[in-house]
Amino acid sequence: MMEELPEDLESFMDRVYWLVQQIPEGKVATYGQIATYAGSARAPRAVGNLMRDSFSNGVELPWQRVINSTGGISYKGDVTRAELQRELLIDEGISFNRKYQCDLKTYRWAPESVFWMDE
DNA sequence: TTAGTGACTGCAT
DNA sequence: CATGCAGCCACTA
Repeated sequence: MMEELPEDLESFMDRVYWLVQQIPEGKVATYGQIATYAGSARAPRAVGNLMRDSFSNGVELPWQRVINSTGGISYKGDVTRAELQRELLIDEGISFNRKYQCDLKTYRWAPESVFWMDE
């Protein structure tokens, strides 16, 4: 599995991308989690921006596994993408309730060892 | 170099 | 339970 964050990941963006790629199928992580693991606990919004850009730029990344802190899918206007995201996650075995939220206690990705939590 | 932007978050109403 | 909102921050033009 995962041991530690590679040192050659210079930028916050590189670390975010690497981390998201570590999320296994059927699991999810919150923007806050990724931001924290990447070294900037207060930059969940930046993570969201990166996920949006990676999606629109067609970057190979399991962006669908990054959701918000309530277990729901953020969309801010892009409803089409949000529905696609939900379908992709359902295909991975994740179930959603009537409010379109999944149970983080069940699906949240819990890396064995985390590092770079300098904040 | 600086200002604008937003797939966030937690706390207050 | 549902809004509202201020704080925060990396990226981009």
